[in-house]
Amino acid sequence: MLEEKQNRKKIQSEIGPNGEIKKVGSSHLDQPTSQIDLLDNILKQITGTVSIKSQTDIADLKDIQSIELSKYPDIELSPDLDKKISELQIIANSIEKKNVDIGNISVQDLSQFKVNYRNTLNSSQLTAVLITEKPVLVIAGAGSGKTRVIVHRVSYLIEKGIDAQSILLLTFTRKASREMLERVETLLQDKRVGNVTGGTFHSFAAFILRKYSNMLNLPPNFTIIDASDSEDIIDLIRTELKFNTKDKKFPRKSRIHDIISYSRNKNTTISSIVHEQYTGLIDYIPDIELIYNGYSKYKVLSKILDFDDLMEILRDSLRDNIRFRENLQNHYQYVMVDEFQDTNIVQKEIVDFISEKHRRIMVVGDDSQSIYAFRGANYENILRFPETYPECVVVKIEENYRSNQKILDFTNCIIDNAKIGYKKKLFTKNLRQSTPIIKRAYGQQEEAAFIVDRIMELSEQNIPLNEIAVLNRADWHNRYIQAEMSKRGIPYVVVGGFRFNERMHIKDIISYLRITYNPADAVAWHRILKYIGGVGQVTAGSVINDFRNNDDPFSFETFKQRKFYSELFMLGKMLAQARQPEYTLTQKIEVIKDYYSPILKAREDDYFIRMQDVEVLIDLSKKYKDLDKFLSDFALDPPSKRVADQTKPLIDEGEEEGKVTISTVHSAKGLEWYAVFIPHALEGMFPSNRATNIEEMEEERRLFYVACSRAKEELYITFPRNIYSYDAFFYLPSRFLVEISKEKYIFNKD
DNA sequence: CGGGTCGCATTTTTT
DNA sequence: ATGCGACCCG
Repeated sequence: MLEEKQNRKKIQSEIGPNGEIKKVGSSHLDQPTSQIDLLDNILKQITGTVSIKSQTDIADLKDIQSIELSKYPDIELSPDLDKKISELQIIANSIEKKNVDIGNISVQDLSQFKVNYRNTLNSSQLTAVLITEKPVLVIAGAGSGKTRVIVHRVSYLIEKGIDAQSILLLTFTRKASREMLERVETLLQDKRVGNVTGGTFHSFAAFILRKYSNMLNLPPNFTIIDASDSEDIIDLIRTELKFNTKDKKFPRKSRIHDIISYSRNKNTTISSIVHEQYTGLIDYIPDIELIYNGYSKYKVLSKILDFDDLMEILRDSLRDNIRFRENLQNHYQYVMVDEFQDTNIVQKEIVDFISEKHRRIMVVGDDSQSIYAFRGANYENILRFPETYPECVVVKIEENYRSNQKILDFTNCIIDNAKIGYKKKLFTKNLRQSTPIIKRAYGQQEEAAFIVDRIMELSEQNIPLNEIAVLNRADWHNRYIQAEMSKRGIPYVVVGGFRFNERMHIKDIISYLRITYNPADAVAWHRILKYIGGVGQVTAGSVINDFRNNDDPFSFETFKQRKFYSELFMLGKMLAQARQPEYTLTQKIEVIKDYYSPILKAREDDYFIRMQDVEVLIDLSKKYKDLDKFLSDFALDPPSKRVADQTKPLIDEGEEEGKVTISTVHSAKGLEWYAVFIPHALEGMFPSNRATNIEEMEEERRLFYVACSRAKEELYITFPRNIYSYDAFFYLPSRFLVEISKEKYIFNKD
């Protein structure tokens, strides 16, 4: 027993903290069988079932395809799901027949246009661009030039004489919309492009709700909170309701937030979400509902909106307020939605309400790339588009301009195994050859080493580093790779995961700023009042309560007798100063910085590095004139790049020149690279072991498809022989690899 | 009431 | 290995 424990420890220490590579000579699996027996015992302790013996035949497997699928965990398939899937399949098939004859479309003589649409677009792309007066559904396979379609369509509309102000372009990230509109501008060389409204659903909603706050009875100075702010409120309410006593099974704030948010995104009740997805928490439904109730009230009192409010309030207002609805309908007569497969029901309704009248709506998407179900996205929106708009035209664009044929053969194979969706067969005229490579490495270090070796080789072949990406299923999968890259001095940027605006000190500064804009913002108050000695959650609550009933929010007269009064007074003074309307945004932040830096210095030993982040924030703020715009942008579309390593302050966006991208697959959506590496292709990692039912597993498949289809010329999928985590042991190659016929790739063993 | 310490459960993806 | 929540002391 003792021996066992020691052994286990040895294995774990090899993994090392913070992904630092520890040189522990050899991996555990080259040990004699006795060790395997030992591991077997450990495994039984950890997982109860898995036997490492079965791994020994994996260890010398000749090819991946020879692994029997029966070795893989079973996937739940309920009759309900089965029914739903076949129903959707019928819809998908029926749409297949809806073909378009471009000859029937009446088009103005294209020769008088500046842009030569006929020559720059293939025929299906051209169709998608030219049909402007009725609903259009564009099914756009990966790399088929959907951005190109949108860009040309916007350009065509403007050239046709449509008022640019009546064009609304909703995209998935603001970066995408910015890039598209910039491309239109380059293409058309016309200033009117600047009048197009473009952005994400959330930023559009924030803009509209503020603009129409009067008509909609909203506080004009509402502030927007992010998910972690929401969790803080939930925590507060939970404590207030005394739900946090002892009960070990009571869900955590993040879980509660997930459930609430998910139910709102799916437009359904908390109860049904818990019954479907969190059956272990059924007993807590009333409690969660109570917390949600308190949470909603708290937000109203604080004049704050969370991400889901932005969507819900916009949708509800469009539904219930006729004047408002007509306003928007008449303003935005040409609506375009990108990545439609990742919209949720609420967003779909928003789009429908706006375009209900003129029905000049175009949506673009690819059901095979729907990867946001976890936040309520519903690929049915795209499948069912023709139900909502029976008169619509369906255009499929299938010629791929991104990847070479070998990669396409491979990715087509992944998606052929999918259970539902529009049929597509991507093809390309690019005949360059480079078969995807699947590499098994010994351990995680070796896997990382293989990847970095290849990256260096590519670099020697003059492939720029920014044409290379490593795409991970989960953010923490990149630890070894980051370590290896740092070790060899290869520059990289990390996208996704922990972000700039989630850094504690940045959130602090933003909180002060939020208060100057919306003094009722209690979440922000809570955050910063904590820094006053002797003030905790309770006192903070009473301070907030007090000034809510007070004319002068920053005087705190009531607390004159308390020990902490002088500090509170200083805070109030600072805020009053930062609030002065004649100060520019940057000046405001400077005032806050002067107040805040001693606090930070006292609290954190890496004070200096953190202060550099604050300087970055100041720099960022210089581009903004209005505080509200800055705050909204910051909450909704924060600088996405993460720090390369913790010792350096954040690098602003747009500086990824000459750097390898390390990203989550989700954040890689819509992007492409010359060479793409996908590590950790082990069953349980990718696909994630969280995927237990068929819908979740299908989403993993699409995610894998998205990852692989980012590659233009070279695709590498790697996995180590095995990985331990705190509760599981992973050793089977990803099932998605087993499903691919072996002539589509080259398999390299370690 | 606030602040510090200890033990236990925990690791998907993001606007 | 880490972070969150419970518990206890000043």
